[in-house]
Amino acid sequence: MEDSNQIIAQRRQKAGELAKEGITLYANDFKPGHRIIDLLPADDFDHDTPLSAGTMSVAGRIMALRRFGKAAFLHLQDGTGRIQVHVKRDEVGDAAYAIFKKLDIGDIAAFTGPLFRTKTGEVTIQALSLKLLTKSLLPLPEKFHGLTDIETRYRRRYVDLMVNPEVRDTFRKRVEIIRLVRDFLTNRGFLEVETPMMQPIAGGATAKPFKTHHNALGMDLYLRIAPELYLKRLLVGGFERVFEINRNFRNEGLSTRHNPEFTMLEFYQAYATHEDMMELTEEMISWVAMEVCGTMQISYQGREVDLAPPWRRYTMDEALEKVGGLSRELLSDFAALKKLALSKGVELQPQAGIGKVKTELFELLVEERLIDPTFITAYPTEVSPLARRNADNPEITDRFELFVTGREIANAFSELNDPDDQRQRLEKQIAERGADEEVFPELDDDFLRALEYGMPPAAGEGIGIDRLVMLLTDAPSIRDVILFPHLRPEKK
RNA sequence: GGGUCGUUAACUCAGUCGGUAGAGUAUCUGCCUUUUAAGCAGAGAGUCGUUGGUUCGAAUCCAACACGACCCA
Repeated sequence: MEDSNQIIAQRRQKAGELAKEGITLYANDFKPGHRIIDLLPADDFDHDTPLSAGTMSVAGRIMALRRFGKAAFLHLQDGTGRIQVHVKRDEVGDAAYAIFKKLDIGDIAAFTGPLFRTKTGEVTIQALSLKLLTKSLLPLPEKFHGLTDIETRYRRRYVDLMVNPEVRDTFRKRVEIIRLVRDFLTNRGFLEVETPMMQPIAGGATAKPFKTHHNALGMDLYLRIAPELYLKRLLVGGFERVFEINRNFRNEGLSTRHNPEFTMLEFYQAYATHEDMMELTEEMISWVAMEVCGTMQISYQGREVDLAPPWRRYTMDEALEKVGGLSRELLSDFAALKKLALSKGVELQPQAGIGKVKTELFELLVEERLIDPTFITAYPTEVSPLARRNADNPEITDRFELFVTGREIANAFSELNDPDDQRQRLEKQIAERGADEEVFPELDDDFLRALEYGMPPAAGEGIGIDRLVMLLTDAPSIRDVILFPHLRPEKK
């Protein structure tokens, strides 16, 4: 379809003419001597700093072009920035100018020459020579509105990155955030490890897995829904502080907050409790925000969010009471709670207990109203199959979830390390699921065996990296922080 | 899975009551050696998402489908 387009035909024709004249369309024998950012003054409005003397050489993509017959201005963009180049026939010579006339917006080219300031003060390279490095055959989006069509931006992320600087910024920040998290944990003695992405049993969370098959072994495997059970095996093995930043895969619906593959940080610390994890989380996220955003008071989608610790802490009951507006009496009245949940349209399995009902009501009434960071603690044991029971009240666990801007960012708990309790709770969970599940949940016997060897008391936490990046880059959709979000195939 | 909205030139968008398609940018030609959404003059560029239906006639009305966005589960 695109081959028949006039603009593309013209570009191919120009490329053909250049090739016929002996110009290499895809040369790879030029090494730029300078990065564009290093040629520009630190402050755009500083018109007094002397410019570096001598001949500069840069390479990049032509993003804008204004021709005047025997001269032209263009903007060249490399990985560091954008600089104006002035090309004059009298300076580059007739032969080079003839080649230059066949260059287009989108071409990658090299220019060498000294710096000067135009009469409006813009630092500009006066080209003395130029070289085509890569001919571009497809036109770039319009200069003023750019590329805004969301579908095209995701499908052709390379064009999005080329023309939308704020998109480049977001993904640079993403890399920075991950690096900072890694540094933070490494500096506290955590060991970064890699555990299986393909697992014989998809454990460690409640989610539908992707299924795949190993031909040589003749066995089905699942893409992991969580690394949790493997990281805990490492605690058993004696690594007392471990973390992993890697992909999880969940075979469920897509939304502005869900991509089938997403990046998860999980970390585990021996001899720590969920209380320690709360402190660590406050420290880590507020520090990362400070490093990346320069402040702990950030704005997300028009709402002010204060990330400065300490953060609010509510038990689930407190949150239901203070934020959800439920009375204390109601919270201990299972029948009434259940009736309320059903009246709100919550679907409950027959075996759902009070803990499950409270959790459903929490998601419905409280979650989206937690804008500033809030730890919700004392999760019911019923919905926390891997968490340690509270010493004073076995119906709740030593667990918290962290909510910011109405979204779950982290989930952590003191780990259950009693192998018999763990076995019972997993068996119960499996018994309650099952029938309607596409993938029948299985008991991970090896994990339980590991616990029988003895896992040190520990706390662990998972943080959704994509959601953290969304928060710190003010991105409304998870697709804005994943370079190549999942889309259906493009129709021919 | 359900609902709502969208899909028109390479890009960003108009298109009235149903009468065979418009603008800006980009491209091409000419002029133009400090412009920056350069300017002036001219030109070319379209399977109106797809397939059916209604109609003398469909970008426009109807249906199904595809892809996307948002909301809900």
